[in-house]
Amino acid sequence: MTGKPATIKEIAKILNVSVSTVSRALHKHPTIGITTQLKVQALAEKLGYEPNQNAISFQKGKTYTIGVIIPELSEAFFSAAISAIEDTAYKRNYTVLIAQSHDNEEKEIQLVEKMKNSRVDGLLISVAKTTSSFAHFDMLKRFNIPVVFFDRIPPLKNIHYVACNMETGSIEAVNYLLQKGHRSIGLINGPATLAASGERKEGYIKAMTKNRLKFDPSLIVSCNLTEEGTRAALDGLLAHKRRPTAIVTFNDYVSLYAIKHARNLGIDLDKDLQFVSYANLPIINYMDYAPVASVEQFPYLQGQKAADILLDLLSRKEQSPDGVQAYYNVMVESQLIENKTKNSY
Amino acid sequence: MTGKPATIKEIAKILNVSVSTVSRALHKHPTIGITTQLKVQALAEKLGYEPNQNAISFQKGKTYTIGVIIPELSEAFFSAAISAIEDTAYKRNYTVLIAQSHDNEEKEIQLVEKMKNSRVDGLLISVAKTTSSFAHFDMLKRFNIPVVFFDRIPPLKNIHYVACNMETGSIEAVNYLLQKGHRSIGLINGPATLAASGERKEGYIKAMTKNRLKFDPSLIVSCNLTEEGTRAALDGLLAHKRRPTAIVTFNDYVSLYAIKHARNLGIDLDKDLQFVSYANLPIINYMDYAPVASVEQFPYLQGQKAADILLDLLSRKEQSPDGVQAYYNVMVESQLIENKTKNSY
DNA sequence: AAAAAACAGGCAAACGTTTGCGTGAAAAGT
DNA sequence: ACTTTTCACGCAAACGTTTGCCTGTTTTTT
Repeated sequence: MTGKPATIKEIAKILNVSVSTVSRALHKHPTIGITTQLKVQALAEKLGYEPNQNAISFQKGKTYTIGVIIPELSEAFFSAAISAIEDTAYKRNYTVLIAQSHDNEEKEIQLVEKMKNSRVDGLLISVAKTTSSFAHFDMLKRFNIPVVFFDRIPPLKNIHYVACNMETGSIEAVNYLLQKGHRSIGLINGPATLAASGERKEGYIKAMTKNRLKFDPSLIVSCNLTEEGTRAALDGLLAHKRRPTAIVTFNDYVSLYAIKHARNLGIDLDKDLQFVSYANLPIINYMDYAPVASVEQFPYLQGQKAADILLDLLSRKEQSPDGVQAYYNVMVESQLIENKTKNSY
Repeated sequence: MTGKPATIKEIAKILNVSVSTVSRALHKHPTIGITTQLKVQALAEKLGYEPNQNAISFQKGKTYTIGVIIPELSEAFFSAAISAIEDTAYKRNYTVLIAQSHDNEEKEIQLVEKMKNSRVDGLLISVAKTTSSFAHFDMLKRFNIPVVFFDRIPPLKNIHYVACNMETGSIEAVNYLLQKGHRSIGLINGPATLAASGERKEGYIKAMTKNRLKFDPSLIVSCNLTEEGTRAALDGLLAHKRRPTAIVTFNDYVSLYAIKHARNLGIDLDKDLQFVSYANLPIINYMDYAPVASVEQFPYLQGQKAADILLDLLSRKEQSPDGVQAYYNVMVESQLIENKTKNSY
């Protein structure tokens, strides 16, 4: 009841037993007599004793903490992922240390270092866009700290990761539009430097060729994901000789920008131009003019799987501290979700 | 380069000096000769020595970690707040341990306990909706762990908190509508059990009476924040003898539900009915029919201030470990933001 | 040249807990 | 009644670091 937490030592002193006895009694170690066990437990209860997790971590060299480094906490995708990570960590009695890199490589490196020094048991990382060197990850490997990458995966081999397979969703997206009768389908993609752009493009091409359609590269335009950039991209497509009647966009926001612009141009979004995009943000369910469908990437699921893998790795490590046997490479399939809620309840 | 991190001991052994010398050398303690300092630092560098933060925490009884407990990580408001918290903690060299209560009191209690046991230096909490007992916070006080509450504040005195003053925003909201010529203004509020509902109602009433308008309690209806609830609430208001031409809603989502319903009823949202709401979610900037304005609560700012206060408390504590002098009660003023982006760039 | 001060560094305890090993005493076996 | 087990517990080291105090050497002071 004072100011300082009770310790095992105090209990030992009061009960005139050794600290080891107290420790074992609290762990219900069979070698401690039942009477002493009860005495110890009773006193511990009375004093409000709670083990100093910090001391235990230090002693065991294990913190029961996993670190999470992501680009941006406030992005819907990541906050959903983190929510999942925290949930699954909690279930397995782990705590979560978070930090955001703000897509800055240098900060990411610092954070990895810091996490290593605070002795997290393992790490979950979605790497920064700009990250181009990967020595900081090697270091973790050297110190035998398991890492699971998610969503943004560095181009390394022998790593664990869970990512989303954009191809399925992309193909679904294009197929969906083809089924609806569209024959000229544009793609407003993101910057070519982003891996995500590559995936979208590949899916698009694959879907076109699979359907034995002539694939026209000039129907693919890049944009910098800003509103102005989107407008320019859309203008480009609209001026195309085979003016597209449907457009796939890099993400929901691009679709929204494009839609706004299209409406200002007087285009009928029910008949003349339809959009399909990526992310499936809740927002599009509230809008009158929105992409007709969007590719869901299941951030919660991804976070969950990544955390599961990491925790699995950690428990394996406890049992056999030798090296890794195999690498987890999990792909969660993206999926096209139709935007049903247009003006209906 | 091996598997285990280098320690101060190893450096000491190699250099044939004592560990204390190494420790002091690395801290550039003046009592260590410059030559040894350099020797030590050089070797430390070479071995890739990094202090074991865990051991330091244990030794010092200080973890340089703050805990954050919030209801739901994936809610935009909270993820923005956490982002701010992490940013300011990072700047002051603190790390952040997070956990979500999912608005469950029991879990919240467990989390507080867990955070205490892992010896976080301080805690930032937004309490769960259901929390009705506050013994777990008292415990923190007994153990001299500073707590700063934010956004959701428990009804206790002698606590630190930062919250958002809804009144200013509410008054602004109503005034805004009055200025636009509306004379019958409805309020679709949240459940009466929520403190947030009370604040909105008070602001509404205050604004009405300040403008010498007869305040009609029947223009205030509650809803459970679901889409159906919102429809019912709106129907109620529309059937009112003094049918409102403007409505203030509990949050943006309620506005969106109401707007959707109103449009299905064929109401002209430019002329006959206008909405103002709370939250100012980015989403409303993308919509064709959206609240004309929304009360911003500045989650990032709130998180930032809360973290600042906590870190301040912690540094004070280092200097004078005696009790608290004063309690921080910070109110950030909410502010009505007009929704400008309707179909314009 | 003797005394005092400044310098450089070592010793050891402390933080709280876990755990391998050792050891008396009681119980069981013969 | 004597040896062997079993039982119940204590001892002490270890985890890595910090820090108050002590000690030996050098420099300064007078």
